[in-house]
Amino acid sequence: MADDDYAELVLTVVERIPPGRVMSYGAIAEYLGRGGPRQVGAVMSHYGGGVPWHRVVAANGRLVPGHEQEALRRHRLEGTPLKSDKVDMRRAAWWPEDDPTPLDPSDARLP
DNA sequence: GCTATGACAGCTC
DNA sequence: CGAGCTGCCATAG
Repeated sequence: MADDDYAELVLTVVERIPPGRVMSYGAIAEYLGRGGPRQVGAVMSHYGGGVPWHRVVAANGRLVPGHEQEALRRHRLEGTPLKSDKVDMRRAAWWPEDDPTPLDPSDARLP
């Protein structure tokens, strides 16, 4: 299989991530069912332009290395649940199957 | 074919 | 909450 196809798959998934939500490298790799977090990261580093790369974070909520300020700024604008300089994965984690459900009504975000 | 590397993940201290 | 280690997957030298 062409690695380019893999890259496009990754980028496609990233584009589907709604504002205010994020997906971890591992989640994307798991969703695609192939490769691993490192592979997803490699694709993002090379073909990450043109997609909401800031919505792709590490499993622990760590923002993209080298672009933390930029990503953080965008997340603030989108209203992504943040935890200091990290993303609150507990609330921001998103999955393709999960529909456009923003956030659980009963779990309204707390400051 | 082995070693080094990397936008990672999970665990332990 | 930071620092260190091990595990995983693919690519490059």
